[in-house]
Formats: sequence, structure tokens, C-alpha cells
Amino acid sequence: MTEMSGGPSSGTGVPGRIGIGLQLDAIHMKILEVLRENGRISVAALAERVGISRASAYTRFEALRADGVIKRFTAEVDHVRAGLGITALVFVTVRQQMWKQFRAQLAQMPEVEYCAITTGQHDAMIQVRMADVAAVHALVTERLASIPAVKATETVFILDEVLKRPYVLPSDHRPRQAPRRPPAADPPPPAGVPLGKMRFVGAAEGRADMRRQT
Amino acid sequence: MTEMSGGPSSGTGVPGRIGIGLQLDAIHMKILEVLRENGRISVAALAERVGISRASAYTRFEALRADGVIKRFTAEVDHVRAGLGITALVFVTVRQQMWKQFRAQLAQMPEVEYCAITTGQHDAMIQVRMADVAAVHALVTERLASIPAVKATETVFILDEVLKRPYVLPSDHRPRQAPRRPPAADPPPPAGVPLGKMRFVGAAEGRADMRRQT
DNA sequence: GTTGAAATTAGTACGAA
DNA sequence: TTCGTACTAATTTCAAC
Repeated sequence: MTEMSGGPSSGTGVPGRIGIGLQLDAIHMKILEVLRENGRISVAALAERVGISRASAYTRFEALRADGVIKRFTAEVDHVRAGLGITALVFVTVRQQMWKQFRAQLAQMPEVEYCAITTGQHDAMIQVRMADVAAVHALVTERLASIPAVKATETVFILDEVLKRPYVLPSDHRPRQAPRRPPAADPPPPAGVPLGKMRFVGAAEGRADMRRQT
Repeated sequence: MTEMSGGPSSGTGVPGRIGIGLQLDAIHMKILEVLRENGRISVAALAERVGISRASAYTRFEALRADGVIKRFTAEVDHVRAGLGITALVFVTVRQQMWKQFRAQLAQMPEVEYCAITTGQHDAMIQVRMADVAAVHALVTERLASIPAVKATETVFILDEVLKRPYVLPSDHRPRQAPRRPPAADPPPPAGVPLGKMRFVGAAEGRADMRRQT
């Protein structure tokens, strides 16, 4: 129930939905905006805030839900208050061709809140919430390390979560500046770049001393 | 509204709540479990699923909300369907003593879904959702790089989000094995370890060739 | 903390624009 | 499609236990 479904943005291998589904208009977006801020708002109040009739709101609401644009409604819990005060990120190097096993094992680890496959130096990043630092250590060394598919891990701790937005929507983005043709410098990214690790270092800035703590 | 409040797990510098607030019992946890899976369930249905009366459910529900254990209710939106098909992680090195400015600038960037301050090689990790790869590139090179507080960035793309759990609770964790005293090997983590980067490499495994793509 | 009522609100169905 | 209304079912509130 917690595994995501379909497509390279969420799949476990299950092929994504073929049809294009709903074509979202401005009103759909407005509904999503309201709902991501207040997932428990009544459809009547939603209709009012969006500026449509109750009946239309019900129709659109149901369509968004049925079409999977809205995946679920959830309560955001303060994990510290709930007893899980430590959050860590574990970067995992996965043994080639053991991805399926890796995914299967992850599904068995309920303390993992998030897992994404990434480009770059590591293969995956997982986020875990635990009661204390020792529990993170135990999880990484005893449970993650014992998965044959896991070749290596690297753990960092989260000191502070600065922001967490319910869900980002295109309407949040500033109106994309007209696809300008850059005058000379700052060329757009090469089309065929292998989505690897991009690196930027402040202009004329040595890359020495790039390590510190907060 | 999207900034998190209070305490080293969520603050922008605002001191955290002093009081201990609610003492959560098993029923509170059960309520949280239900609510994170279905944030729109009625309190009446919630009461039934948890096995308490409606009135109690209302009381506890309100208490959890008022106390901040439940921070908000939100709709999980399929960002791909919503038009933001690309997700990237940007690891940021922040210039010392410019954290405040860094946070302020981040608050101005609605395309940032998540930002956490971390230990390890980098100082912060931010997650962004954009319409395409070029937009990520533009964001990183034009907007992030123009923040004086940002010394350097490193970007990786998310190829697949394997799992995303609404919220992990202690009840998800397997019953913690009694705080065993390890026989000899595998000592618990040194108490005073600076929460830095922990690294694990599979036993007797060279650390060569640790790079691949999925 | 529980039960059982009243008052309010939500969800549905329908015809009309 | 969307809207407006009326109808039914459910939820929330509030009382007493």
C-alpha cells in the first residue's frame, strides 16, 4: 500500500498508465492547491473557494481522485512528538542486477519513509526516522548491510528540516521566462547529457574547503 | 505557511514548544495510523476503527490537532500528472554564517518541496520538482547560484521514487530488541561521535568501482 | 469515557440553463 | 458541462449518564 505505482517517477516495475487521463485545467489546479493545504476541507467549502458550484466541485473532486491525480489524503504527523526524533539519509550503492531484491527488502522495512533511485555517486537515497541515533546505526549496520543487494552505504543525519511543502504544483512556479536564447554565456544544458551528477561551484571560487558543519 | 516551526527538527530559529504537551498513548498512535492513511476519514468512522466512542474520538482528534502532533492534512498529488515530471536533489554547500539568508531565499522558491540541513559533505539537501531537466538546470545555475549564501551545489536526478510512506510512526518499527549488550563485535556507536558521515562498506569488499547507474 | 438525542452539514439526484 | 435545488443520509455537537 505504500509502494508507489507505475511509471519512472513512481514504479516498482509495473508499467505506467497508458492513457493521458484527465486534462487538467486551471480549476483543477486550483482545487489541488486548496486540497494540498487543507486535505479535510469539505467539498462545499472547496467549491466556494474555487468559485464553482457544489455539484461541479463534487464531479471534479471525484475525477481527480479516480484518475489518480490525487493519490491519497494524509495527515502530516510531527514525528518528533510521535517519538521518532532522529531523521537520517542513507545513500546506498546497490549491486548491479539486484535491484529487484533491493526493492523487495525495502518494502519490508517500515521505518523507511522515503526511497528514491538517483543518478550520481550513489544509486539510491533512503530516509529513515528513528527514536535515536543508535537505532539508525543499528538499522544501517544490521539490517541494511545484511541485504546482499546493498554494496555500500553512507549515512548523514538531518539536523533541521527547513521546509516541507505539501506538494509542489506548476502554479507555484514563477511564470517561466519566455524560452530566451541566451546571448552568449550560460548555454542551456547539453541535450544528451546523461542525467548524471551536475556540479556547480561559485564563479572563480576554488573548490577547496568545501566541508563544514552547521 | 510552508516553513516548519520550532525545535531542531523543524525550526527556522523559533524556539520550540517548551511544554511536553500531550502524552501519547496507544490509542493516540492508532488514530495517527488511521489518519495518515486516510486523512479524510470522518471522526465517526475513525472512532469505530480505533475502537472508542465518537465523543472520545472528537476529543482526542482535537487534542492531537491543537497540540501540533498532527500538523496538517494534505492531499498527495501525482506531480507527474500535475505537470512536474522531473524531480532532482540539490546538495548545497552554504557559506558559513549566511544561513539566515539562505533560509530566507529558500522561502522565496516555491518550487522547492523539501529542504533539510544535514551533516556530512554538504550542508543542505533540497528537493525540487520541475517540468523538465532544463528547468532544473535553470533553477540551479540561475537562481540558486545567485544566492550569495550558496557556495556550491551538486545536483542528482531522481529516476524513480520507490516508496513514500505518509508518515512513519514508532508502531511501524519492529519491537525494539531488548537493549542487548553486544557480545563482542559490533559495538554501539561511540556516544560522542559528531553525527558526521557514517560509512559502511560490505565486509572485505574493496571500495573500488562504487559507481554505476541504474 | 460513554451513549443518545438534536442540529447541522455532507452527499446525491435531478431538471434546467 | 455546469448550475441550482430538493431530498436523503451521515456527521458533528451537545446534552445527560
